[in-house]
Amino acid sequence: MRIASWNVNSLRVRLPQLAQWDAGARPDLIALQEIKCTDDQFPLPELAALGYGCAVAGQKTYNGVALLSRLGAPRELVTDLPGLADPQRRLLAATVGDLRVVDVYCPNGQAVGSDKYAYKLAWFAALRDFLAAELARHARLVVLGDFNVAPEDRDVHDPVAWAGQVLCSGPERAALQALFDLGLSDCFRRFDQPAGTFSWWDYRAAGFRRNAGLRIDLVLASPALAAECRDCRVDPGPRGWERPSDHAPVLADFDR
DNA sequence: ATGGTGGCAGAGCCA
Repeated sequence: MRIASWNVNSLRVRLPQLAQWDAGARPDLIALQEIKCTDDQFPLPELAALGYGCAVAGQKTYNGVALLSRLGAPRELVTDLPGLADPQRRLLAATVGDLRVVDVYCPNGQAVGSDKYAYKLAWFAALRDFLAAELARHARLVVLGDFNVAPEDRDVHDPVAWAGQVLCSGPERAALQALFDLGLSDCFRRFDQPAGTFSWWDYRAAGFRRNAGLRIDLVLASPALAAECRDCRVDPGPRGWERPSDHAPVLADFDR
């Protein structure tokens, strides 16, 4: 089984890139973030033609997440974090076969100390509690998406410049660590990886050309699922294509 | 370089 995550920064704009990438990578399941469309704008026929059954949590203009499955239609959908009244569509949990999938587009946080930063930390706290309950019910669970946190300094192109900044600050890393403390592991770090592997590069200042990036797109697995993980990598290819997303897709392969 | 680029929507927000 191959699982992928990709922040596409507008699905309607990126549909050609998604189709091209899908033809080569052939994942069984894709978690998309920042689809930036409503449910009725979602390109369901085009994705069905690629062989995907879909679940969508859409929103006008901002955010929005979706799951694409070649393993049967996603079922038992959850789109709201318990205890958090939030109109923003950033979460989509679903069951595919005997796998529980949680697709997340975690808040960016804008700047340390801002209102959006406080919202980010509150969102992570609600996510932690939700995942604790999900883990109690599902042995094989994957949480994947754009976490908007670089876990460690080695996930940052210039750790000195980014020290304490949003996406790298101590409270954000602690919020991510709280997910790891549930027993979830970062599949990427279960394998030897090249230094300077990132998943997001700013459109500005030629970030990709300089490899001035961060690794903020993650695949986290429960203990039983992590034991089945055989590889995890970033595919930077699509980031170099015409009219790219600012994120690259992340892939993980499992025994079954 | 306190900028830069990109998406949405049609000016400013968000990233």
